[in-house]
Amino acid sequence: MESASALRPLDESILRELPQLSLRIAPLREPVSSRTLSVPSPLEPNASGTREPNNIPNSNSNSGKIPANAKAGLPTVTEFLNAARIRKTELSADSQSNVERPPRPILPAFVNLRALEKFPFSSSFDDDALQGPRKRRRRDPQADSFSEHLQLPIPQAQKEQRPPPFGPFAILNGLNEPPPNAALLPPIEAGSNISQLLTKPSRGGAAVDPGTLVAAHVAISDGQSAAERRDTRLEDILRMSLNVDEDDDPNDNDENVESTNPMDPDEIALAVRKAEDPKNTKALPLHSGQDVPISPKTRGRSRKNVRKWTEEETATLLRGVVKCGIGNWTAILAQPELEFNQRTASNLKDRFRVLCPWAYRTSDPNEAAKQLHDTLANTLLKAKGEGSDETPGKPHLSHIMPSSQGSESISGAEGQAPNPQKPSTSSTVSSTPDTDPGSSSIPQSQSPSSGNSTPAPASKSQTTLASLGIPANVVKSKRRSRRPFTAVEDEALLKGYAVHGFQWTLIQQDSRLNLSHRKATDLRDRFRTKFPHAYRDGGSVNGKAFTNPNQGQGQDSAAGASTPRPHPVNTEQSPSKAYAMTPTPTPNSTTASRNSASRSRHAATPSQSSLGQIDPALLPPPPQSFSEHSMYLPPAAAGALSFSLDDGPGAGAASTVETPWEDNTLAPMIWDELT
DNA sequence: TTAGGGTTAGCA
DNA sequence: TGCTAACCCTAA
Repeated sequence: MESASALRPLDESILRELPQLSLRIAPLREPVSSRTLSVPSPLEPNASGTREPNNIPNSNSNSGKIPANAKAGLPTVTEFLNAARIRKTELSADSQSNVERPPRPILPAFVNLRALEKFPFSSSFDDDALQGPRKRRRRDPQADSFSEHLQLPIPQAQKEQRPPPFGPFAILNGLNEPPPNAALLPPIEAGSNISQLLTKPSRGGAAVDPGTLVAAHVAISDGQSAAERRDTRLEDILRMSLNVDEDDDPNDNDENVESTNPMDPDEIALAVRKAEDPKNTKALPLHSGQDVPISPKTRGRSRKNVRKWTEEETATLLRGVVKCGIGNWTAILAQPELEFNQRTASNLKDRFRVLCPWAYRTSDPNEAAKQLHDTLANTLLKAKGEGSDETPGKPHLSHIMPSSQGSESISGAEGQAPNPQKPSTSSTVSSTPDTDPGSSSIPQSQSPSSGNSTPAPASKSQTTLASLGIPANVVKSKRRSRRPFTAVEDEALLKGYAVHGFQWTLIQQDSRLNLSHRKATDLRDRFRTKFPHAYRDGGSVNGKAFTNPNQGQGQDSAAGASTPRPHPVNTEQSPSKAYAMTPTPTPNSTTASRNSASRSRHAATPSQSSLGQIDPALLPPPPQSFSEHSMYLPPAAAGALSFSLDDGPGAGAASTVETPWEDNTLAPMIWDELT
């Protein structure tokens, strides 16, 4: 109430300043971060780019309704908008385009000002809305094209044209402020297919309802021209390589959902990448008939370019391993004294794997080191032997086999090796039987290339190795062994994400998730890999950008709410399949219940059934995998989509709508009034 | 503590 | 050899 009274005078005062301020105060009533500027309101499809006065009436009932409410509650906004536009128009004919720009003060369609103002407590929303202008939070110059004309408060964190966040963040924002991004969800027409809406547009763009996502994204782009540009780009790309996608099974949205916003350059890149993906090409007639080069890298390379590893080079590699340790391939490459035939780190790795497969098999570091030494000794001896036999070999050998000094240097270098190895790993090794550097008695059979072959007996003295320039403490990279994520882990990760958002450490530490054996970064990486789009759209996680003040609670609910509970789905990618996140409660009832409320508040709120077109707006664009899940839901069921975690009969839309706002810290959006 | 990006393991 | 994903490093 207070805020309402406070607002009016404020707005009026602002209006009085209009002449001087021009449009600077436009955002007064736009609590939403800059994200809103770049994203169309789902409720007002035409919102961002061309919110012409005459458009408003044309918009659907929702879009029209909101302004109406706003006007009723706080006419100043509308008046201001009109005044601003008028003035702007009067000022310059040129400026008209500017006037039409998104920066225009926009009250998110989903925001019911009246409701907000009625709300007893001051929220962050209010703070943003009221204090924002006061604080002159317009320091961020990133307002692109229109920034030069309009000085709008734009959060620093906002990246231009950032795709709508999905998952926790969408909701997260909603907890403390109105959905930051109206375009979190495209407008949903009555009877529209929610699954389609929730599903990211296919690369072909066909999957997207022009009236929804595409239009929305186009609108959100800061400039129509930019959008068109990207659109053109996309079309080009699609024409080149993606057109076939349309031939894909319509039901097979797994891939399609991956690329979402056709307007998003990232998505374009992704589309390109996908187009080049051998997997895709298999299914693409486009490529099927062609002779092949699938990957760009592959394209430029021919079989004739294959560079076989010579003994010399192999020995050099081993020296590098000795010096830098197994696994530090780039470090080996970086060694000036080790010359390779234009090898890459990957090449070294692969070669070494062939040479010393055991190095990757054994779990015993000591054993690995031992075998490595044996192999090294054999290899070096062999190389030397060959070198002595073959004229050309000798010179190399001298290079390969360091002198005693060389060995010292090696040892020293090793000591300085970037990867300090566990003492245990560096075991001293057995040595090759024979011994002298000069002796090339090692049978060919012992050649390192026979990686599987048993290393030379332990009897080989260490002195031999030393004489060969092989330090006793060859170490294996401290790099942890790879542990592929299991379906269980993935599921836990998703749940953790739903609960904690991008707070990987929290996820990792959440005992209920049993992910403690992974590092936070591991989880992050996994999520990033598994849900690249989601990760991208999720925005900067940890809330630095999206997190609201009361992060804990906010994020929790946000996460739960926003994360459309992945429904069991068949994802094209195996891991995704495994996710099969059933609409079951999270492992921990605590979390589930805790999130339940928030989820119902936000996620469920959107339930189309009760809230009609508006609600979907709160449904964040699901991550691709989620989208996939959603695809299996009947449009009508979409409302329940996200809220599957809400176990219980009422999990559905209706019940969720009724969910109390008790712990809602956000300026409440009174949906009843919106509908 | 996370984001971003580089490196490396492992598979095809 | 290419590619993907797990792992790692480092700036913020």
